[in-house]
Amino acid sequence: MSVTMREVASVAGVSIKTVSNVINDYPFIKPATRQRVLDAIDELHYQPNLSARSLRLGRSGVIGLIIPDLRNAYFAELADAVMRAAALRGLSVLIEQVGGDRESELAALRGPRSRLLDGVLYSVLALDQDDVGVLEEIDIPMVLLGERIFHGPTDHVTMANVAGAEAATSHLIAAGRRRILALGAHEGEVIGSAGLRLTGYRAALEAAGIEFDDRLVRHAGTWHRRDGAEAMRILLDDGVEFDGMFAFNDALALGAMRVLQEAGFRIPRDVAVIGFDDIDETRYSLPTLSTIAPGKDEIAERAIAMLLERIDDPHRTIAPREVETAFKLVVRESSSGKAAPKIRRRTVAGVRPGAAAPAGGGARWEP
Amino acid sequence: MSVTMREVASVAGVSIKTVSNVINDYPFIKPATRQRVLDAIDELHYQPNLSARSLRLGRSGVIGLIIPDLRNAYFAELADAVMRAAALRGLSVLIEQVGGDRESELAALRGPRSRLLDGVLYSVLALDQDDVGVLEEIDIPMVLLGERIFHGPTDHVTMANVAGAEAATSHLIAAGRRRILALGAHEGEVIGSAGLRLTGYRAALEAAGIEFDDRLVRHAGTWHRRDGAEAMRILLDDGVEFDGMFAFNDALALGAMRVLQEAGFRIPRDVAVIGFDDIDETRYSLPTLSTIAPGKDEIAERAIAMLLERIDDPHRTIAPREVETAFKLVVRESSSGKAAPKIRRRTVAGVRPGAAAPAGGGARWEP
DNA sequence: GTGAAAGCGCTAACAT
DNA sequence: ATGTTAGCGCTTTCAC
Repeated sequence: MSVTMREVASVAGVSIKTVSNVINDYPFIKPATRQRVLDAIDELHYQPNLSARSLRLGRSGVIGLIIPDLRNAYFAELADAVMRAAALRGLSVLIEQVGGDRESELAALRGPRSRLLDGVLYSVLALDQDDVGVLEEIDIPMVLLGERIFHGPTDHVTMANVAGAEAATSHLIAAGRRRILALGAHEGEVIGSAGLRLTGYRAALEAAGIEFDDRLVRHAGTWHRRDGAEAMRILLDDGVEFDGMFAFNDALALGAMRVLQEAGFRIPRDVAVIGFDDIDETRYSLPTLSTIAPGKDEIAERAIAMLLERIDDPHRTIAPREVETAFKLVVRESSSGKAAPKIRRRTVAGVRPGAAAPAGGGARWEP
Repeated sequence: MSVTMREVASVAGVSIKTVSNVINDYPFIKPATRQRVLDAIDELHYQPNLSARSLRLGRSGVIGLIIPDLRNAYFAELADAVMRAAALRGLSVLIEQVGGDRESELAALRGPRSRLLDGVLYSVLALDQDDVGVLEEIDIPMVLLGERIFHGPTDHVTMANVAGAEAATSHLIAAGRRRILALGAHEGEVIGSAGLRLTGYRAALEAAGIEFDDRLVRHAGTWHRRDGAEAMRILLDDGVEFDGMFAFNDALALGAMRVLQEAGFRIPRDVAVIGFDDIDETRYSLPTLSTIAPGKDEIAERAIAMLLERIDDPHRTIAPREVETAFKLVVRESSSGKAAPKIRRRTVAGVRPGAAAPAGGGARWEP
């Protein structure tokens, strides 16, 4: 069935060791011998059996990436970045989708599958700080991603959530907005993307001397488009006034924008909007969406580099490291002075950063 | 370093074979013995070494998925569907991104990596019908996806491109459109998504007695949002009139719609639009995008099932099979009579399916 | 420079 | 119902 080194050796008239040497670029082989081996490999279409090699070496060249859901553009783009960074180092990536529930995440971590993997990049979503103990039991090289667990037993790469959220909110404030929604909060969460981004939001308000109004904080359990749309529908029913929106991710922003526009609001004239993640779609939505770019490539790059260091450190001597990658504020139409095409810009007179919200200047349903 | 069966056996006071039996659910073990083994496994955090098992069994439980690009929502959603279908059967999926160029696709197929995989799902993009010979040399169980290669040496799952494209075009015609763009064509391609969808487009025109106008066929090398946007910019510069658009995938449609709306066209009033793929975003764009849903879940399900049959057929006795999955026409705002929110609908009087295009009824830039 | 042989951790005959 | 053992295909000492 499958060609082995033994057959290659016999065809080339050498020993199995020589074949192995050729394959592994061992330098001291007579060119003629090497050529004979290469010819035999070609002739037989020989391909090394990676299971055998990996059994022998204790390395498979495969790392795992545990993420909640590929249909979520952020994770698809993250996976893409991870695979590119891995490919540069000759690694393959086995993706495990876990759908964001505890049981699946635990199963993925402990599952026998991981015994084929040299290491794991684990984008934590369901576990949290209290589960650090669970992670300690996992004795495979691992790097954590995301913002659910800090100071865990291993390396952690995260984006600058608080600072990014603060920048996003400040940007809206600088554009004269005062009643700014925070969309995507999670009840009672402190750590975690939602908690941290809310913290950044509050910090920006405080810095600008704007009073926090909890009616402007809207919850959304998951962060898909439909959740943003739904939250916005409820919000509009509530009749709360607002003139800006910081959505905790781009999908929420896009879903909410959709409902907002359906209801007759103009973006950015009536409501300035900014998201978080910088997914590709934000460049082509109508209007294009301002956002915080978390540096996915840098996250992937750093995470892979650190994971490799751990893999190369069999005695586990490396102490846990925390890395926070740089973010960029990306201003697009949804929040810029320049109004979206076909929508005439209305200058909001007399509004300066730090000034009180103009009475009645907020968003209203205009049927 | 890593715990082996031998250690478990010694702790449990049994032989290594018994441990293996327990792990593999061999039925005839004394409950007490089984429990002792399970306790030992727990205590030592034993996890079977999959490389060893896979070397022994000749099976790894891992299949490969070769796709061009995860950032492309269609492929991300396909990958998601494949991973779900695979998980149901206890398989893991190793994704290999190949970026759509020949060399990478060939490398991925021939690469030593594939010697770890039980089989491969290969979404063909760069190779074509002339490369069938190459595929014959690959002796790993394989199922082809996509529409670049038909009647290859192995199974093939494809969507109903021609029929789907014809349904999409007919739908626009039924809505009274006569000058319908075909966006995303590839120069001279006959087979391949672009070629097949163009064929369907032409068939629909012909069935409705509408003359084919090659100025309405617009090329786009790749099918990302930016390509749709760019093609539309060029098109608008050309001054060609049109009142409908069938984009060969959703991303092209969304990119083009964006430019169209920037230029002052109303969708669907001035231009009715339909895409292809039914990516999630089409449910939330403004307006929501009509499309052809190719049944990704069915594609994934069928492909995995066929791949497994091949894996279970070591003597390669299964003849190549061709499967075409069913599509669904999904009508949303971009092409329905009901105009997008806030845009008053203008009834196009006197237009019936099959009638000639009303003079001057086409799209124009309205500044 | 090349060959012979041991062994990575597991499963499956076969034996008991 | 459980133990013994060979061997999957590879790399790697250790000889020669």
